Amino acid sequence: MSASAWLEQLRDNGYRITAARRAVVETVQTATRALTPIEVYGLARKKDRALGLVTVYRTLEKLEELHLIQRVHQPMGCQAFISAGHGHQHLLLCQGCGQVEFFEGDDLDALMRSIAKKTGYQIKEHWLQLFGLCANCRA
Amino acid sequence: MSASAWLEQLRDNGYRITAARRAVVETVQTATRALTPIEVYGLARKKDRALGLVTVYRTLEKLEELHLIQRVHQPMGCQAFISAGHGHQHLLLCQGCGQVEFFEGDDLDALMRSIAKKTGYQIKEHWLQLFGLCANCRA
DNA sequence: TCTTTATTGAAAAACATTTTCAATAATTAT
DNA sequence: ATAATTATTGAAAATGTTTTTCAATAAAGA
Repeated sequence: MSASAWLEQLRDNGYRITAARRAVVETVQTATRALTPIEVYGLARKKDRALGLVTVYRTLEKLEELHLIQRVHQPMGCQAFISAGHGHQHLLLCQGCGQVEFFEGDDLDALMRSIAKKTGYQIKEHWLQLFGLCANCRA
Repeated sequence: MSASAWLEQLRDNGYRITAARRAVVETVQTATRALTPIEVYGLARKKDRALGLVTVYRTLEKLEELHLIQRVHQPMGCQAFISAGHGHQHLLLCQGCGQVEFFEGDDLDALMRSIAKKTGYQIKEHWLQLFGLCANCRA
């Protein structure tokens, strides 16, 4: 999808097209790595000198709302902790009560190998988190 | 593992056992949901009134280093963005250059169903991120 | 018990994010 | 085209989080 398609999406959802939004959209749309708000600010200001950081935050908010961008989670990025499971385990979180459960996920090895083959990556780590409702919160 | 086993681990790694650490360890070790530093602070202060928030940060740091706790990622918790892929896709990140790739991972459906059955959870969402080295950065 | 040295909490500093607000610019109606 | 309406803007202030600094304290070893 092109930058102008993103701008159309914004307009179609009742948002106005401005120089600031153009600069942010052009920056984020073409990026091949995840960018933080401050990085977007730094890059987008090359296109619109007057751009403010606040506008970057606000524009990213709207782009996420329209599913044009998505969050990327950094290993050290989230500050919430739970006592660790034994060995390599994955997390299952209840969206109702916050309860955390662990489960084994060694079924993933085959997937890893296939991805490695397809993409040429050497895969070092993986992360899997599931979200849902525990038996209690479903009732 | 018990709170005293965690304290032993700390001592065995050259750290001292203090009232502050005891309070933090007892709080985190028994938690069944992910806690932020401020939440730990609030709870642990019931056990040690004099506890400071800084010490909570420092203790969590050590517990993570010893793999006694692990991070839990919250949906809105990380501030880094990439233009979204089409449909439901997963991320593969290069630890060398930061490059992001997407891949399909519908092979997960079977795993989801099996986890749902085992745990009694109704699974709503899932998240998979892989980390590794891209073909370029391997060379 | 004494000595050494890691650990502490408070305060300050550094950073990141959100809110407020008057000025401005994009769209809509005329 | 132009005027009227109203979303959007950037700056500043406010808020919140995390890190650093430092002198006082307390844990562990002699």
